[in-house]
Amino acid sequence: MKIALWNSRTGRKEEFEPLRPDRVRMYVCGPTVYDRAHIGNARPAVVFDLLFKLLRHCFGEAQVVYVRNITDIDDKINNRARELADGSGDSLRATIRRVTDETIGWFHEDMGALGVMLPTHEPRATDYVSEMIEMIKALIAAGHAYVADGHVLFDTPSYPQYGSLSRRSLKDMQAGARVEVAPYKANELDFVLWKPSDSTLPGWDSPWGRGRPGWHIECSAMSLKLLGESFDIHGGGSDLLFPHHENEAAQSFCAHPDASFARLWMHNGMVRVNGQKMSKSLGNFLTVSELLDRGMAGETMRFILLGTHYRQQLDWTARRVEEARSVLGEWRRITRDVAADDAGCHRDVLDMLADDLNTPGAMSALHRLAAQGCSAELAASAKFMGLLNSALPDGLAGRVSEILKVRDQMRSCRNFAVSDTIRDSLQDAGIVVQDTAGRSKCHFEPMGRYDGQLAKVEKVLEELEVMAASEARGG
RNA sequence: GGCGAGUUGGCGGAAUGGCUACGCAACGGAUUGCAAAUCCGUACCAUACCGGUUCGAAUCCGGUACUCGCCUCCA
Repeated sequence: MKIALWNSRTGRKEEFEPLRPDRVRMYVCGPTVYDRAHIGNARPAVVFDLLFKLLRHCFGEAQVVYVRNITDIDDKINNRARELADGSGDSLRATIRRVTDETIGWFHEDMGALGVMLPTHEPRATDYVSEMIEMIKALIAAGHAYVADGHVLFDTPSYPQYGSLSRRSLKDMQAGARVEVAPYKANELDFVLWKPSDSTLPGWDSPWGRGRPGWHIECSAMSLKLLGESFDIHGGGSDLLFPHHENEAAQSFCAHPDASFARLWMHNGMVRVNGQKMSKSLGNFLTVSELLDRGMAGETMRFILLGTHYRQQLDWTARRVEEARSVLGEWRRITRDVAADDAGCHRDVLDMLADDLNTPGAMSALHRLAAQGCSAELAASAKFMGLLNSALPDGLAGRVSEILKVRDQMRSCRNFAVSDTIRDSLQDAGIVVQDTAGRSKCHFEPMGRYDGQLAKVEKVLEELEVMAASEARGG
């Protein structure tokens, strides 16, 4: 099956063909770990997770290498750790490690709730500092970088193609520059490869003194080590195109002039809230964790994120949440009696995904399967897209069926007051009961965290037992 | 100011020249102990605007308006 992907480097949709037929290599910029991931951070994770799944399907699971890095060297992390370290008595170094480890744990938890698989490799920048130093040395030796005032800077004029990835000219960028240029820069667009650390900040020994790497070189070094000089796909949010990806590409091309670095660049659009980009600095963000706490299922978020084409901006609204919930509830009802593994992903869904991840089109195909009553295909295809996957607490299904048995008895002796109460209580626990001709059926509504669901169900069961006991005594 | 993306019914959102998908929401009826689901029906009579090419345009070309993103840390 052929996959077409939009290449933001060329501005065209291109047929995807890996550089090596036996190996598909993809690098995506991952989180900077200092805080909870918001729904905007989740978008690339979900989008490229779906691409990962599609590539694995097309090229074989073992052939696809997906690297999503973890940026754990960053001044935002240092600042956050400093706030926490003050007064705690811990060293800054220990606090940084604690913050980054904890945030990585949160990230995995939240992405897991969204049905995001772990990538093949998840390198931490702190484990690749020596590779970064090597690359910086090579760039200096090749005349693409210079040392100034304890910093090492990339010399943008030494790379005439600078700007070609984001397709903008140096002149335009200079005209629009809004930021004060550091005095040690020879040219205003030059960017930091290495910067000095004072004794309080984390630092590594280098030929230029104790310091830490700039953000852009982290990705260049990690992709080089894990994927090689040339690889197939580089992804990330559209806000990273400039300067992050432009700089990354410049460094890597200059360090390895004979290689192609990333052939295909993919950028997802931004998530907006009330017409504004969701971002930490604007403070208008919704974290995945917070939404889970409020009872929103991870798959509901995933559904919304995939409901708009990845290159488009996406508006996060209450209305879309309602729609997602309603559709997923419906699909759960339709697929409640089928095993998803019986069928593969439907061809129509795959065709849509293979066309530059046309997820809205794929959703339509899912709706068509639902309308045609192809429940097994719907279950399998939805599962392929990472939907209808939520695991239920152990023992829940058994207890629910016990309750429904009692409820059916109540209904058959027309004790509707009790049977309606049971239905309401179950609904409250995320279990939707529907009465068909003979007996009732139920499906599980997607919920945020399932904590407490089992407890609620057990409470219903308990109340029924108490009631039965008192009736037995009374009778 | 530069660069880029976009504007399709109440909402979301496909479709790159051939009767404008699909979903959500709404309304009426059947059905139901009540709900839900299902079935039947209704309505919203949608391609930002102006011009061009064409037998035929949401789609191609030119222009206008508006929205958003990037140019600064950002997914």
